[in-house]
Order: sequence, then structure tokens, then C-alpha cells
Amino acid sequence: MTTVLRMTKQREIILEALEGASHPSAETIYAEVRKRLPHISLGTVYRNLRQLKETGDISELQCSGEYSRFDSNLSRHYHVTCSLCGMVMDIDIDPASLKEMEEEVGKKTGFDISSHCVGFHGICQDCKG
Amino acid sequence: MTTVLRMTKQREIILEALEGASHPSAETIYAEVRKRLPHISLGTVYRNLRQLKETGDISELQCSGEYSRFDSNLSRHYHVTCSLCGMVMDIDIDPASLKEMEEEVGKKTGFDISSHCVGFHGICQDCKG
DNA sequence: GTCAATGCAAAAACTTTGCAACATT
DNA sequence: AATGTTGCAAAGTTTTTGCATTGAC
Repeated sequence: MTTVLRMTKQREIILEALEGASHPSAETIYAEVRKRLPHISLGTVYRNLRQLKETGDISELQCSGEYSRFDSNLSRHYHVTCSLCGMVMDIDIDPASLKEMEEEVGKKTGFDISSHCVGFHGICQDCKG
Repeated sequence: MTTVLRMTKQREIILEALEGASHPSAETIYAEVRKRLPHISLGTVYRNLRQLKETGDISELQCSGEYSRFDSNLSRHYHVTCSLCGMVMDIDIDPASLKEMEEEVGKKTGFDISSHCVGFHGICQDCKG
């Protein structure tokens, strides 16, 4: 019995916030959504993010710092995070060699590899100045 | 003015716990150290782990799950984490292609890349059975 | 003796959850 | 009408911190 998600005002606006921002954190989404729904609760934001992640409508970044960041871009791609300001930028690199590595790792360790996460860290152009 | 770390009984035993365990979490280290120092506090464990990390005596894993895990092996290497039992295993893969990627990422994004993190996730042999 | 380190407890930071009221289907 | 969803507040988890006391040098 699959549970059907209902399209509530809250969910709708959370999704719009996801699409309008770059890799926002839950807190950032909360702040954004509150401009249009002042009474929404942080709990609702977290619940929705988890559900949308489970249904595969959004993804959660890994290797991007201390707390969760979310992404409405579902294609396989990687990220750089600025160690100073926390800014996250998409990287256009070919996942092929990582895919190869997955296979190699599976063979070497006996694990059934289901995913990998890669993240780069450094200082962004703005923070260099 | 560099602060000199003092070798306390606590620090010594924490380091031994680090070396005797495989990628332990703070909580695991706490449990282990408490066998020999029953009155040590969790705060002391966290403080020491942070200090040892800062002095470069140990490293903190990334991409290894929800909470921090530590490593007394300082050489550059990567990890697989079991999604079921949380077990972490070292992987013997060549970091060369990742190093190349770092350069490519720097060029493409304008970031000064200082590090990258890579982690693989899957099901370990024990959990498959 | 000096000052880093400890134990303890309180708090911070992020996230989850219980529950009655409410809204979508 | 049925049940998924919300707001609120309380609580859970992991990690940090303030402070008086202790201990390494």
C-alpha cells in the first residue's frame, strides 16, 4: 500500500523554494517559505524534505558541510563547497571514472556498492578577494 | 604563541583507543576509554578529538554517515561504509585520478581547491548473509 | 606556581516526533 | 468521510562550552 502524497500549499511552496535557490539548507528553505506562509513550522519543512527525498523528487547533498543541503536537480553531478562562505556550486565533470571506481571497490572489498559521494572543498572566487 | 599540549592520562588512552579500533565514533571511543578511566567525560573525549585533529595527529572521516568517525591512519586513503551496520573499511585505490579531478575542478569553477572527499556506500559481506 | 586539561552539567545546533486540529482527496 | 498533513512544542542526537577544580610541566 503506497501512500499518496497530497499537494498541500506548504509542499508546493517548499518545492518552489527548492527550485529558486541554489542548494539551500532546511533553514534557508524555511526562511524563504515563511515569506509566503508566515505560520509554517520548521517541522513541516523537515518532514516535507524527507518525504520528497524518499519519493525521489529532490536529493540531499553529501560532503557539503556540517548540515544538510538539498537539490532539485536530480541528474548525477558533483559539487564544490566554499570553506569560508559555504557556497555550493555544481561541477560539470564526467561521472564515468567514478563509476569505474565503484566497480573496482566492490571487487576489492566484497561490498555491494550502491552509491558513492564526492565533494570538493576550497575557497570560492568571491572569498579570495 | 603556540599552546603546548600536555600528555594527560586521558589523552594517552584516547589515542590508544583510536589505534585499537577501526574508524571509531566519539561515542565508541568514549565507551572504550571508560573501561580504563570510568570517570572520563564525553566532553573530554570530544575536546581531545578536536585538538588531535587540529594538530594533525588524527583525521576525521567524511562521507561516512550521520556522525563523525576518526582515524589514526593519516595516509591518504578512502573508505566504504556499510549502510546497514555502519562498518567502515579502508579501500586501496589510487588517489591519482582524484588529484587530476581536483585540478580540473579548480580550473572550471575558479575555486582554490584544498581538498576532496570521496566515500562509497553499500552492503558489507556480513550483512549480505 | 602557571596555565592547560578535566569533570560535570548546561546549552547549542540540527533534526525528529507526538498529538490534536485541519485540509486534501 | 477518510486519512494525509499541519503547527506547535517537546524531545532526540551529536557536539560544544562555561566554570571551578585538578594536574602536567
